[in-house]
Amino acid sequence: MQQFEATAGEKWEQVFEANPSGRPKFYITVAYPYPSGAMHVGHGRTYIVPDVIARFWRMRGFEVLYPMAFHVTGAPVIGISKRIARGDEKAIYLYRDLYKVPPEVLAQFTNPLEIVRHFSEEYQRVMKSCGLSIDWRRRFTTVDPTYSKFIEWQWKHLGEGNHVVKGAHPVRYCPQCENPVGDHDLLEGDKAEILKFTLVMFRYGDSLIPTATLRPETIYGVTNLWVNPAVTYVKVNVDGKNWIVSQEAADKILLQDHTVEVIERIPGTSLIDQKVSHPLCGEVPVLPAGFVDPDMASGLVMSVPAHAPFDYIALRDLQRAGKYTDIQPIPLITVPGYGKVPAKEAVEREGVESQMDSRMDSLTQEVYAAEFSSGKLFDTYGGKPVRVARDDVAALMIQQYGSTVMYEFDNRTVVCRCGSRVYVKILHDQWFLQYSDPKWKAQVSGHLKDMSLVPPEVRVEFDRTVDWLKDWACTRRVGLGTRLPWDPAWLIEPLSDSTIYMAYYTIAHRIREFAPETLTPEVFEYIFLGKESPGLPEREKLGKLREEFLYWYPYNYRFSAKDLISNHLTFQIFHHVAIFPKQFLPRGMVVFGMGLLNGAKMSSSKGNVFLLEDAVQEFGADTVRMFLVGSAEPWQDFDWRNELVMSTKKQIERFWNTIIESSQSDESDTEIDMWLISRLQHHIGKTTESLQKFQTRQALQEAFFGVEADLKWYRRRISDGSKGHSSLKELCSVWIRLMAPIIPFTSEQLWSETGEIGLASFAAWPEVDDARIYPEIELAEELLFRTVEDIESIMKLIQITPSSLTLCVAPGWKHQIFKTIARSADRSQVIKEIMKDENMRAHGKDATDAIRQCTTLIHRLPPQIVEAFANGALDEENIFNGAASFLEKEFGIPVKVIPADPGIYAKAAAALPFKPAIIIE
RNA sequence: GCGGGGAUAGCCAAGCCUGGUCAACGGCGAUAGACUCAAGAUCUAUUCUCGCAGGAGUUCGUCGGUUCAAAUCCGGCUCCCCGCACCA
Repeated sequence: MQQFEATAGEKWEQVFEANPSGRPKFYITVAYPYPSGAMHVGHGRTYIVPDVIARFWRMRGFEVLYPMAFHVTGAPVIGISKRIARGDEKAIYLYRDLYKVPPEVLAQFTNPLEIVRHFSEEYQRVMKSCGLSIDWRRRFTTVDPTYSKFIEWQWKHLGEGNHVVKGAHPVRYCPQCENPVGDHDLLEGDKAEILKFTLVMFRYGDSLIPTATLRPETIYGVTNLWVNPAVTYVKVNVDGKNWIVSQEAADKILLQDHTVEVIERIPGTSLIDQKVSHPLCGEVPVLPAGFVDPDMASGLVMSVPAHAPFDYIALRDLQRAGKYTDIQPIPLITVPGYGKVPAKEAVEREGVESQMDSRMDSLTQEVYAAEFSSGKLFDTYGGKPVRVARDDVAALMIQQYGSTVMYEFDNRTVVCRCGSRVYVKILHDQWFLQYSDPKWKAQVSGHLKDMSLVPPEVRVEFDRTVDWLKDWACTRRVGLGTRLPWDPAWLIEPLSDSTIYMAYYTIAHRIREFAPETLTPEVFEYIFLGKESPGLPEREKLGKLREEFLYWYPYNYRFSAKDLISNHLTFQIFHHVAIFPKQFLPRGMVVFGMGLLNGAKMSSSKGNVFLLEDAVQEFGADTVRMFLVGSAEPWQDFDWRNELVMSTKKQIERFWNTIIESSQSDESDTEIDMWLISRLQHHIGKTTESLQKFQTRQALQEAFFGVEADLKWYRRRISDGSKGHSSLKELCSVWIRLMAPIIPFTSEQLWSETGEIGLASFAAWPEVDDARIYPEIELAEELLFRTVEDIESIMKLIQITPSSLTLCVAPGWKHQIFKTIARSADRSQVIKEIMKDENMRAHGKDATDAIRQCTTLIHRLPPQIVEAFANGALDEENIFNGAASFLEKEFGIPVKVIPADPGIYAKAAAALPFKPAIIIE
């Protein structure tokens, strides 16, 4: 069956190119890929689900735009190419063995642009093989010169709107490479966080001793400083003042905005027992402690034994040796669940005896966390919660007491690929997108309210992200990208150059006709904002671009995986509101779940991936599509399992065979055909409704399994030897179209096989024909179906060989009771109501029994059936007589239908409406 | 820590918003039968327990509550997953 996928591919060449027309438009976009590796089936779903939606709306008569481009800005490919050049085994394995890059191509990967070039070609090829209905004329990459011009315009606009501001920014930095290092460039320590220490300045003679702390608010509880007697410290001149720090610290400070000059070496021992002072805690002594790490921040710490387990235990050790017995912990924070001195309590509870105990770190974590989340300073120190006081005190120290900030990793083993130690460096003149701006945030929140978000649950996540976003460092020194127009030393960071490119798609194919150097900001001001200015190049041609933009924008839906909510998806709303007027702002977003492979998370780095191309090769594109779209709703995580994919393949084969067989039927229709057509209307309605709500799984259930189940019953009902009636032809035509968005290759082929004109991809989507919904026929068929099920279950239980079947249908008065109950709103009153009727009273106990049984039955039947029953007439005897030959064929015994008469069969008394008494002899 | 999402039969998974269509859709796996020399594919049946008349009992993480009625609503508890950024 895969051979015709190539045929369909040819038919589709260029047909999905979308142009402004008189029809209504539907514009969807997907986050474009960063082509640094091969596509796996997880990527496949990201692009296939939107394709199903695109095909659906196209068939509904909309002009649908589904474009694609490639994001190649950023640093990862540079790291990859370096690693490949160096012969890094892991990288080579990934590209040569997992992604199956041919050796001659791999050899060129030493050039990063070759990597993205190779994989973007591969992406396009694989996307085509999946049948994605993309307008490929609009394809671009983010390093195209025209795209750079577009970015320059965008940033000029943002700059003028005061959305971009300058600041300093700490980064991981390799002194040997003289560059900031990203995650991809690290040998170890990729999870290390940059912590912000406050240096608390203690005065010591003519010098300052900066002690590093994450908890400046505890200054009020300082009893002493700790110095490691085994370490030799240095006296250095920092920005004109003398500091005493470790040698390691001196090196680090140098990278953090300070001038540093070493004056002399000072052995740790010479500091012991000296007095130092700070205005907020007075004079305190310097004590020795082995746990003080010269390679952590400044290399010296202040001691708050009441609240820091390390400090407490070090002091206790000294005091046990009889020293410094006059020093007492000074508590300053109350924490629920702890007494006066939390550090002491924690240490004693765990029975920790030594500062080298392995439990000390977790103990410290615990006390810190408790105090931060629920601690409060004593009233004498202001009474504020710790989380507030921390920032307040830090600010106070910086303003009044000469404190400064020092950045340091939380763990010390951060190593660059080059083998050199990585430090924290403060980058100057860093540019930030000011997402913290409350006015900007308010605009974004305001617009979010008007957006359609699918599934609705993600709305809270968006709201929270908008609330929480801080300024974003939006420029980089290294990588591929566009230079910042007013400060060309900087490159625009990759997430920041991908916020409004959906607007660029509208003109991508036409703007290529312009020389990049003619694309001034004024040109884009005109295209996107309609602002005329003198000297626009080729004004007439530009008008066409403006028309495209006006026709397509805003986009209707953007699709993306859910991990982009906290950055890209929210950023793009920020940028849209900053640049475009209200009528061009995004309309909606659909957020996707992640992919699993045999129950485990898909991950290229772990090798746990299934390449999309291999999947298409092995199973066929339609199978892959149907599986990815049908195994879970888009926003749910899906699990790729080969055995399930295999059964999907069989389903498609079944579909194919059914259509081919059925389209030959041409006997004239009977009542069962009316049933089939009537049922079909429901499937059309539900499939349409589901696809409108992006519920691809639900849509498939209706369009495929729903129709298939009906067909199964239909075949059972028609007489032996018949291939079916002419209604099947109609059903086939509808069925092919219902399935076309999901399995377009198969549908396209079947469409021409069955003699239909044109392409299935552009055929009209089936509409529900209300006039052909026949509730009575459906109800009658339902009655028959349920009765057959009952008969089967009885046959299974009884042991006799049946010789005849008798159906006893319930008398009219029971129908009357059933209807009365079904229609009544208050079912507790219904007994009285019915028994008012003299005719009913005449049945005595039978009537009350019937009422009880009918009530139970009504609760057990689907509400639609009860309603249909209540509102229509149902001649059960007639229905069963009509189906008698069917029943005889099914069970192979004579069938008789009679009114229920307990005089003949005792069981007949049990006959209820919709549930005839069944007598098997 | 903060925020979000979950827990359903051997496995995957629907249902939950809008309580009775629920012993609980669908699929995988398993078992039996038909077809076949055979295997595979396909089709049929069974797959919580009991039952020789369409039934009954016990189930939807756990404990409790509301209701004539709870997988579904409310509260407590236990456990699991994801995000917390300077980057695709």
